Parts: sequence; C-alpha cells; structure tokens
Amino acid sequence: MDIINILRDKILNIVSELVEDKNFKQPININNIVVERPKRQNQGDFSTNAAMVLGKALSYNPRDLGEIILFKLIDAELINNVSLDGPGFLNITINPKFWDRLIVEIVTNTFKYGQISFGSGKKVNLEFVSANPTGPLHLGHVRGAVFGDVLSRLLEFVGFKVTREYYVNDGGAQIGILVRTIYYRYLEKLGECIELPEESYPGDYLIPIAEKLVEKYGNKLKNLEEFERDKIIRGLSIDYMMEIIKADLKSLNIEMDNYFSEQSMINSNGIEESLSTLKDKGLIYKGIIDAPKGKTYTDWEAREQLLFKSTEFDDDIDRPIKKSDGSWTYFAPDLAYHADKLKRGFDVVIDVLGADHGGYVSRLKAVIKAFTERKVEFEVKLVQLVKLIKNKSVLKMSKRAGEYILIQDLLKEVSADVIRFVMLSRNNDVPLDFDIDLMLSKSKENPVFYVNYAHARIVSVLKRGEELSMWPLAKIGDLEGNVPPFMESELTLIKKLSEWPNVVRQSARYHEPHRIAFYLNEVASSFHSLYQSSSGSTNYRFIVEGSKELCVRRLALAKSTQIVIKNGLTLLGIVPLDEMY
RNA sequence: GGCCCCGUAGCUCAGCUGGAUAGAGCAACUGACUUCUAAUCAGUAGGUCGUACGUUCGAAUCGUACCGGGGUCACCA
Repeated sequence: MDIINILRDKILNIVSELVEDKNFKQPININNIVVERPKRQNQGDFSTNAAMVLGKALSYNPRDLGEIILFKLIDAELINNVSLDGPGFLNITINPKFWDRLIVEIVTNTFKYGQISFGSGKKVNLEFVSANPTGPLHLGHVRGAVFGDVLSRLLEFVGFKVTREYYVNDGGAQIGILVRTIYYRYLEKLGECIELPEESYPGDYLIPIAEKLVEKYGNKLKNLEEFERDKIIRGLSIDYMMEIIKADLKSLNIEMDNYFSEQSMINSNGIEESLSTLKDKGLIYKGIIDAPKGKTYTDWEAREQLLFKSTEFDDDIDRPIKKSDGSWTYFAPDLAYHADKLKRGFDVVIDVLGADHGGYVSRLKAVIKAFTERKVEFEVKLVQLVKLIKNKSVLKMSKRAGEYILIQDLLKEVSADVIRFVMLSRNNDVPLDFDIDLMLSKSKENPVFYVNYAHARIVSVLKRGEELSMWPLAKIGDLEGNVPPFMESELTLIKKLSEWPNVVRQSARYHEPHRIAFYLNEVASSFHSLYQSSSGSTNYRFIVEGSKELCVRRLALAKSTQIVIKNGLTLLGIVPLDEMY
C-alpha cells in the first residue's frame, strides 16, 4: 500500500477531470505535482501542491482551483479532512483507520512491502567496477562497487531487468605491462637478481603467479620466443587476476551477471564494425585537433589522427580513435563496447565511473547519441573519492610504490556490512570520509550501529512477547480489538513507515540509493524515540501485560518497523543483526 | 584557460527535482536508567543557504556573472 502514490493518483484523476471540464488547453507537467509529508504538525498528514502547479500552467488563481480539488478530494473514503492553506497547498488528513490497515498490510506482506512496479520489465545494463585486471581491488574501487551493486538491487526490486556488467580491460597496453612484470617476477623466482622495470606493477600480489609459472613450466619459458611466452603468461595472469577480483567482490557481497571481455570483442572485429557504422554516418575522419587552450604543453605536436566527430553531439572537441602510431586509443574499444550494449537491446544503460573520469562522460554520451536509433536512456553516475581516516589522519595511497589500501586490508578492520552502509551515507557526487575508528564505535555516530540497534531492540521485544505468549499473532483479526487510538509518538513512526514505498520509488527513479540509508536512519530514530518515550509518569512499553489487545497491537507496530528496516538493509545488501555484538 | 562536481549551523552532511516558519548527526549546555538493551531518549542554543543580479505568486533548488575548494584536459587507462 503506497499511500503517497494512491493519493497522487486520486489527485491526478481530479486534475485531468478538471482540465477536461473547464476545457483548459495548455499542456500540464503533471510530474511537478507531488504528494509529500509536510514539515509541520498542523499541515495534515500529507500535502500536495497540485493547485499551484495547475494554477501556474493555466494562469488561474491557485486558491480557486484548490477549492475545487478540495471538494472532489474530500469524498474519498481514505480521507478525513482536507484544508486549503497558504498559497494553495491542500493539506490532507488521513482517516485514522488507515494506519491500522497499513500495519496489517506490512505484517502480512513482509518483504514485499514497498515492492512497487516501477520498472515494468525494462532491460537495464548497469556497468560498474570495471577495474583493470592488473591487481586486486582497492579503496578506489569500493564506492563505485557498492553504489553499483545497491543500485542494481534497487532497480531489480522495482521491476527492472538488470544486467550487472563488468568491462574487463584485457586488451590494452596495461596488460602488456602486467605480463612483463610477471615475467620479471618469474625470473626472480628462478633465482635471477633483477630489478623491476620503470613501468610495472610493483605489488607483491603478482609473485604467486610467477610461482605458478615456475611450477608449471620450470625454466622453459626463458627459451621461448617473446611472443609465445607472452601469450602463455597473458592467459594465465588475466584468469588469475579476475579470480582475485571476483573473490574481492564476493567478500563485499557483490556478484556480476556478465564479464565483458575487451579482447574478445577486439578479436571478433567489434571495433572495425562499429567504426564502419559511424563512417557511414560521416562521423569518422582524419584530422588534427587543437591543443587545449590555456594550458601549456611543452611536448605538443600537431598530429593527424583518426577522429570521432563527437562535437556533432555536444562534445567540446572531436576525440581520437587511433594514436599516431596507428594503434587504438583507449576510447576506440570503449566506443565499440557501448555500441555493443546498445545492440543488445537495453532500454536503460548506466555507467558507474570514478569522478576522475568525469572528462570522459561527454564523449560517451556522444557515442550513445551517434548509435541510437530508438530511445535509450543513458546515464553516467560519477562517484567521488573516498578518503580513509584512521586516528584522525588521512591514510594515503601511493600509486607509484604500489601501496594500495586493498579491500582485503579494509575488511580486516571493518565488516562488509559496515563498508556498504557507509559508502551510501553520502550522495554519490560528494566526497566521502571513511573514518575507521568511527565505524568501529558503538554509538549513534555510527549509522550502521544505530539502525542495527533499533532492529535488535525490536527482535528482543518480540522475543519477550513470545515468552509471555503475546506474540506472534494468532490471526490478523486480533489487531482489530477495541483499543485506544495510536498515540502521537506511535503515529510519527507509522507515518514514517508509510513513506517506504515512496522512498524506494524516488531512489530508483533518480538512481540515488543513498536515500535509503538516510531513510533507515530516520526510521531507527523514530523507533528509538518511541521506545524511550514516556507519557506522564509511566514509560511507553510495547509489552503491556494487563492488556493483550493493546500489547498485540504495539508488537505489530514493532514488527512492522522491523520489516521495513530489514527490507531497507536487504536492499543495501546488509544482513540486519538480531542482537548486538 | 575550457569542461564536470561541490559550497547550507563551529564540524560532517540531508533537503523528496520550484513550495509553507530551513533539517539531522557530531561538538556545547540542561535533564531522563527499579526497563521489553540508557550502545538510547527529551530539551536548549546555533543560519545574510559562497556573493550579486535575474526568471515568478514563491528560489537553498532554475538562469547569468563572479568568488572559493576538488577533479579533469590529444599521442594514458
């Protein structure tokens, strides 16, 4: 039962009737009509700006329109009262019986509460992580990984058909460096005293591959042609690296549906194919691009290169497809990759990238525009940097020395659940401080703790209820006993719970999973408040030993809260705690 | 210099895509444990929403210009 949407539908119906009756001609942007929880107590349970949106579109007095909508709205059986306030808000007070029904529904539907059908089976391709297969995942990958994973869960929950995809950069030059580094490690294992070359991956994690090579081939690789040797090392090392990366993802509770290999696309002439399509459209040409203005390049050299005419689609400059030596740029296979995504018939294509790739977005958008014949929604979500803080100072990663803070290192300190929650405790386009000490603290400052604590408290209360034979409900009908109406503090919680389907919808619509984390904090807060609240001299208690009817009802409220928290945490990929550690 | 992101309470951040008197947490101050977990709760205080114009019934939200912070800028990935 998505009360906000129910009310909105009612209002939209009234609005369209009104438009028809009055024979208004102007188009109305109904997306601007919202139903929301008002900020203040005296503004009803829900309010809508419908009259004002309509008033603007039709150049009509919003209060007059509000009057008309009010009279039509007030008849609905759900609604107790509607008032017209301020510049034209309609403040709606719900029939109190509805809150009982909501509790019944949540307790009955459990994990399905909030599962709206918003995606209507549309196919979504969600690409995230896509780390180069040259090393294990590190701090720089975590945020995008968690963000993408939760977004995929969210979109699936609301009815999209999601493919989680990882683009494996196994075709580019960095793989050459990887192969060379491993060969040096191999020689090292054979007892040769060798220093790693300038361009290499210095981390220790490549040593096991070298050991494997020694185990399997002894010193035979030394005598092979470089081409043969590299082929052997390449195949083995990419597989090995991908196993490590998959294990890293798994330890964060993330699983991909598809690993898309750049190399296999190259092998099947994917690049040439998509380029020839673009060529037919006149979007590929040989030319020279200007040096960026305002920045001095000591080594700038005008070069004729193969270019993609992305300026045709609002990009700043045309983008090179081939380097001056004739090999592909990074962009060429990526262009073909995105063309491939489109070929596979997705309705929505989403890339999750680190903010340092921001400059890349406009050319990707240009690619999509160049290739799409039908309507495809394309969005790039940029995820900002994470700073790791310990003992109140920032831990630095040094790329050159190969000193990365690996995901596995992080997991030694904090659980995957904590990492996941914190990664969503900010909007994706603001930088994030990850304070390890805070995340280990058992207090309200630690949001995961706070939400889990609410959940654990509920579990504990329900258990107590069970011991006293008050819970679980024998039948739902038991909730309809003769009990006093909900108290104000209970209503605060219930109204919060009623927002859940709307929170899901908004998070999914705007691809903003952090909203769920914030919402859960609010639910936990309302619950803790109720748990702790006292009315007069006696404290509020869920278990009222004298009155089974009252007790059952309060326990049902607690149960509903537990369900919503659990649903939310599950969407975040977090298993709620039944008792605190 | 171009482009992208950010600027909201002392600090860290929300703000439902243009609505009503601006919202949390931390830090500060005051108060609440004979309990279903006080690991919590209640309250007080704290604001020219970076600045200036503009758009309109109405702006933290949209537009333009500027200021400040971060990222990025062919032949890397």
